[in-house]
Amino acid sequence: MPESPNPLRRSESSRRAILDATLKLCAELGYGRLTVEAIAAQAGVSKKTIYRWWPSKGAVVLEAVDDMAAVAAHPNTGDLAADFHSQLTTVIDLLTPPKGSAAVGLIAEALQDADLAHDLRERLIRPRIASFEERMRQAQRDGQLAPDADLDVALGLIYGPIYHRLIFHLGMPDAEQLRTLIDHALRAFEPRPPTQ
Amino acid sequence: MPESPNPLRRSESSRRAILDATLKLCAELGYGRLTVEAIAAQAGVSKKTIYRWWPSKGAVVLEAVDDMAAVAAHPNTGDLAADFHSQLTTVIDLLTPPKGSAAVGLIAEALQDADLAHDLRERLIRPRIASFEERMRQAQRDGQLAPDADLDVALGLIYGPIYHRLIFHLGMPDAEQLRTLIDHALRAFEPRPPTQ
Amino acid sequence: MPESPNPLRRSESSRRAILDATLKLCAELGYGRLTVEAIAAQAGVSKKTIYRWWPSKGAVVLEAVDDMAAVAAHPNTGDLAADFHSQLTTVIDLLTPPKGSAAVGLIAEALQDADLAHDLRERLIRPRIASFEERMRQAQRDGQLAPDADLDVALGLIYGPIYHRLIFHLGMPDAEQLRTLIDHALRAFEPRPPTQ
Amino acid sequence: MPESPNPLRRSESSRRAILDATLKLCAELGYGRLTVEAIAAQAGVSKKTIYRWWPSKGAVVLEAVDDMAAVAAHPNTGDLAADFHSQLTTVIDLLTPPKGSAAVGLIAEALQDADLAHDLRERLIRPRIASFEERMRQAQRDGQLAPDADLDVALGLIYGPIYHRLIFHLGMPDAEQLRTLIDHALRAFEPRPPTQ
DNA sequence: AGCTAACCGAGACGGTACGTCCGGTCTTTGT
DNA sequence: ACAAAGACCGGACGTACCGTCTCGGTTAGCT
Repeated sequence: MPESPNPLRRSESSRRAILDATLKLCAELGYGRLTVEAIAAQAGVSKKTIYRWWPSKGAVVLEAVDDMAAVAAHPNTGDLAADFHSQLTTVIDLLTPPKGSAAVGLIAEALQDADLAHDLRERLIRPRIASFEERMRQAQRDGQLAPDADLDVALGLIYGPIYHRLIFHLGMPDAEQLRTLIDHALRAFEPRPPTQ
Repeated sequence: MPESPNPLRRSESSRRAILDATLKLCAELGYGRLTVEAIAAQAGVSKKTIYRWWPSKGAVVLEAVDDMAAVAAHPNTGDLAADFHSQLTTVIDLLTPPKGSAAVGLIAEALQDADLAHDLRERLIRPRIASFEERMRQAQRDGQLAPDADLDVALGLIYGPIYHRLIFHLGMPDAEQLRTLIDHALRAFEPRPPTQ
Repeated sequence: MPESPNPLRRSESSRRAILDATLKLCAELGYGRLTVEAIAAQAGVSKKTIYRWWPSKGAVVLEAVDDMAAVAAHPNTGDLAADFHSQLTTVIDLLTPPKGSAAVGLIAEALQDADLAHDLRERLIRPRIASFEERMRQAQRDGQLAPDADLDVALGLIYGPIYHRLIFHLGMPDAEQLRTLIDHALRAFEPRPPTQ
Repeated sequence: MPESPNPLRRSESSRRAILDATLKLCAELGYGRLTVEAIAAQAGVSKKTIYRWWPSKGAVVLEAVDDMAAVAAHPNTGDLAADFHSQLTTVIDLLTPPKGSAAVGLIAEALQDADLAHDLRERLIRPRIASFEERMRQAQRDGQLAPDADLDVALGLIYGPIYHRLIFHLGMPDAEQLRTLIDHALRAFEPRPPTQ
């Protein structure tokens, strides 16, 4: 997010007010009905100040969401399936209304806006993928996972089903279904005895 | 899609012109810059006529996409992995610009519009899921798949990774990566010798 | 005032509401604080509708003033000086607050906007000059004025002092001063006995 | 023009830069498109510095114009009509683009801003009226003018026509027309033999 | 000669209005 | 009688300036 004006002189209080107003209104109205005007009014800030620091509504929401959901590292209790279960439960919560309004709106917007998509990937997703991979490598060291498991593929198998259901409105899995999903996904990466 | 006016008196030529204009403009401008006004102008039709038969831009695009992409049954050559490879290649093409513009836009819009989401699922997705399940049951009969395989889970494992990559702009897999994805997904459903 | 959209389909009620709102707000706020937004809000009209038919705030005010002050022909009682006195009294009233707000604002704006200046001259001023000249020619026929009097010059001598005072805020003349002004101006055009 | 800050510490170089930038930009853009921001940028000065010393754009332009056009006394060659002709030629030049941009803009602004109007009258106009009256009294002493001529009326008759034409965009007089105007105006004040 | 108050540049800020775009509704007109 | 054409209200857009307000840094003039 390149900033032409001098970031040193930026008003932190305005920034906070904007991000807070954004999350509040997004929860109230939904991402689609959220407007830059409403954010400015709610935050007691001029529209110019928003446009000075962010290129679009999506960018503001991205920062607000990022700001809210600081990177929560994947838990590591030693039980890989249980750890994913709790991690995915958190993710599903973030994608479910009312809290999900911001994140889902962001995903929708990024599908249509390449710049926002770039920022979404680099600022929100990459760090979480890194956290995922770290946990997976730990599992490999623990012998719970094949040492040559392809982590890119694993990422898709574990998280993909959630987003597939989100996208086509097939309903989020309940705890039991989630367990089944994880079991199946991990099955593809079980350590195997050397095939003779 | 409830239609208040008498559908019998509907002008088929207007309908065709609208759907054709929609696809043309969507490819040219992208879904986001597509407007109802532009569709009306391009189709030589009054805006009123569009709003008479469709509730929103998304509904028009949905019908246009549905109209274009008739349900193609999953291929059945006897080689399950190869069949999915060709099927998924088609799906990826439909999600990749320029052709992907309409479908991806539709997905984005549906994330924010419950009515459109409903129609998208029921008109576009359900029949394709049915086709998927049919192919899977065939594979079960062929002994390539565990007879008790959970097809809902399988759907997520096979299609999920594609949409996960779409959503977070992680890049569509090439042919080789696609093969690896399918192999891993199917591995979870291999018929197993009865565990003693 | 060229109108691109089809004037036949124009809503007369909107036009009236806009012109009425313009005069009302201009009297209340003064021309300078009058805004297109406020006119639209007061008239219950979309800003687009204003911009569809007028190029600028000034053009709206011009039409409103023109609409209000239909051409009042110069009175003709037979007494030229008295007729001018009553005519100029009317003009001075139109240039004095609160009623004068619109006209003076218009004059100020036209000084900076060539297009508006053109319309102001052609639509408001020219017909009134014509009326002036008609009255003067009558006076010539009546022998109250030199038959070769230059009417352009007379126009400036009679009306100029008023606007000179307006422009430099020297105060409008009272009835007595006005009489003196007119007497002096007309003195330059008295019929003269052939100088021997 | 009340100045709260200490005028002794005022930076003369900033003042000069501001007035120079004002005249330059006013000629380039016209008074209407001139902005305080642009003046500040062009002068390499902070907006604050402008607002510290002047209450408005108009006040800056007034000072710039005043600064430029020092009061030139009415010429006195002995030929009253010729003297006015040369004086009015200068005035007309000051009211004609490009040079006229500042003065005309100032007049326009003052029509809407009472404070500016006050300053315009007192700083620019009054001294010039005084100069006019001085020349007129000289003419009275010379016997070219009725000794009881009303100089207020004379001022209006001589200068009014110019401003009347300016205001309604009737075109500035050429040299010949100007001569005619002056002749007619002065005719009202010719010394007359005592009417019997 | 050093201190300190002020003016200075820079420019971010809350605002207001701009003129445009498009959504969705309603009206007119011609066939 | 219908549907094209398109005017209409509404509301958000992103921009331009306004006039105010910190900031450090410099500078002038009084200790």
